[in-house]
Amino acid sequence: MKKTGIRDVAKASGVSISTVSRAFTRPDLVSEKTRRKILKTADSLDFNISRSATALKSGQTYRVALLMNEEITSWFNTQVFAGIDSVMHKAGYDVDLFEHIDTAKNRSDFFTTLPVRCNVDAVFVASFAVDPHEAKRLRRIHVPIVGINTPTTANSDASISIDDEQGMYVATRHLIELGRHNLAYACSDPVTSINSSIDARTTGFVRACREAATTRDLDWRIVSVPRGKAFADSALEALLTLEDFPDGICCQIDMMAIPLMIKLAGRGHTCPRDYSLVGFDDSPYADTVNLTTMRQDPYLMGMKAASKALSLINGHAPDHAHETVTPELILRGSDAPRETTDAIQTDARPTQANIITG
Amino acid sequence: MKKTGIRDVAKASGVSISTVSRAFTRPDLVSEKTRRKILKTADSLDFNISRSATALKSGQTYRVALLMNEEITSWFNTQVFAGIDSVMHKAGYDVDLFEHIDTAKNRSDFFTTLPVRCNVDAVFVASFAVDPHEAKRLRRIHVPIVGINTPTTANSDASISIDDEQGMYVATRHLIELGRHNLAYACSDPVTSINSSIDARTTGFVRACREAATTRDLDWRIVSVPRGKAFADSALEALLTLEDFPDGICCQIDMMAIPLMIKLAGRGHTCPRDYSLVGFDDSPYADTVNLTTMRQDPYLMGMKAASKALSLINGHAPDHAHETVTPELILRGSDAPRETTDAIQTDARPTQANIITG
DNA sequence: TTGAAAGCGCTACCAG
DNA sequence: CTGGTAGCGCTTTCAA
Repeated sequence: MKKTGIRDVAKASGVSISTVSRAFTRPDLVSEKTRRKILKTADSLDFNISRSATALKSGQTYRVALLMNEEITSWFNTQVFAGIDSVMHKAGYDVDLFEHIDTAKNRSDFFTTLPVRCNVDAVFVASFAVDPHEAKRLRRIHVPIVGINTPTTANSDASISIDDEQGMYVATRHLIELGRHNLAYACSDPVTSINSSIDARTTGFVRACREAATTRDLDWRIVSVPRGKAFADSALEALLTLEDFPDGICCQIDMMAIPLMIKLAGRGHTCPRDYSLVGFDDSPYADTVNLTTMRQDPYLMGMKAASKALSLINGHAPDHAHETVTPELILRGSDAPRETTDAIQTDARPTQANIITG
Repeated sequence: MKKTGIRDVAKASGVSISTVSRAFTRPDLVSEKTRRKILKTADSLDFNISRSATALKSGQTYRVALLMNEEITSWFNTQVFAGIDSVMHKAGYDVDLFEHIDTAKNRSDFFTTLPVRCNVDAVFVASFAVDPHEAKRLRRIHVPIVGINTPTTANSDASISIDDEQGMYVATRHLIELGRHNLAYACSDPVTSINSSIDARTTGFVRACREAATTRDLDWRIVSVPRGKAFADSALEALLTLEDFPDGICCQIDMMAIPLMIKLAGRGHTCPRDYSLVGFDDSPYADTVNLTTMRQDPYLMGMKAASKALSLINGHAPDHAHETVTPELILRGSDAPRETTDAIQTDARPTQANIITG
């Protein structure tokens, strides 16, 4: 059984294929009556315009690539993807995912093979640096590059990035202003091959500490642990090993802060009673555990990146090609001034519920 | 500046376009030498085969659709998507996401518009029931349908589902065997328009309770709360409202269990001292909070669903068209026999870490 | 407002 | 092993 094609519809509605085509893509050029008949016939024949043919004819691919370090399943990457997809999908584009452009091998595979060339209308790069040589290679395929949290603005046509350095600076300042004077920064070892934007957070921490240390007593240290499933446990042990347990901890990401908060409590260090804790991301469960954190909105960043890409594809320069957003300090319950010793309050709200008893 | 096409490459390497084409797609049909020259030329010209043209020619679309209730950003949906994408992407397919096929409106928009018809080679349906009428409509477009956690097997050509009913039955039995006799099941109100597979878990809980209640004293109840951001808080309040606080709580999902565990502790109910708790999913932080839970692996389910789809697309029936997987009880620390009153132990492992002091 | 026809870039059949 | 060529389904210009 052959699939219905545009000419079947044309025949069945007694018009030419040009008219059928127009009925779908330029409704205004077809008389109301004809158009209605065509649409009805098409529907009953289960016909739809072929995207491949349209794409081929148009010279566009209606496809974009999203390059990510690590997996899509991390909170940040999922949000970015969902944000991009929400606008690109609506605009008629598919988004092709390329994960793990992080190891030297995958990276070189990708950039020498360049599977995307001639097959995408734009490429998004999330959370890592494209090196100039790679950028040039990408650029040669005449496709706009838009960066999301790329460490530099240099190798893309547009970008949107969170100010990681400043964000962690603010978080650290917050702890310092609370009177904390023995700080630790818990983070994962940087991936040397990738220059992830997240590493700028360390710089922010260090800057705040150095600055404060000039005018008052301040101890601080960086606790950097190997990546991997047990990274939070590693940090936990490392912190417990310190001769003086810190009275303030900044975490590179909430996924570090949350396990730390929970497990430190099990080891006798309760926050904010014994120390103040601040995270970064405002990712899932940050509110549940009442974590004070720097909020960023990667979904929105994805959407904005997609808009920029769309502009670029259509030949206009985007309004703000390179945009920086500032994360916001969300004050919850994991931080407290030096004196306070309150336990964390979980916020309880009124509720409605069905109770079914057996 | 015109884009390089297959004929530029043909000309530049002194062969015909057929040969160029074959060099890419049927390397074995081209002499080693010729092929190498072509590939080199193509590379230097930044040429690549056009997927749109290939698709058009082949009659396939090299695109599949993934229909989801709710957002892709939930843990389950992300995992499924990532699993599907990992195999489909490798096989040369794009996956198109259609989120929120859950409200009556979105649903009818989708199924009357059917934006996918003629434009995908397969459709995946995740976590909700396609009704027979919709299935027929989908089927008419001659595209295999593969279900993931669909409540029934009837409206798909292949499927892979977790046994939600049995899973929750096992979880509940576990609590009963521990000697718990006052059980609560915490869940979200079902979405009436959607018949999500997750609702079968309730049935499993009820079955275990009814069964046990015939031979011994057992109180049980279902605490069902409205969906939405505050669902765990609603459940919390509802539980605290009960005249006798339960000594065993089953949660529909870990995202219910985890906040409950944390917030109940803040309200004086510590698990497993005061009650036993079991979740469902083994999603992020379940291990961190030491939650006993039923594990499922949606990433793997996605991969398997994708393999089935690939078989179907290529005309072979998949090995097991309809597959059911059984979730696995992961014993951690949130459950205990009636007597025990130990506090939760977080597991601490040895570690290596760099300590950098400022 | 509609129709005829060229051609997007590729693949596959058929010849050589 | 290689080349010529028809045609996949659509859009678009040009004519009517």
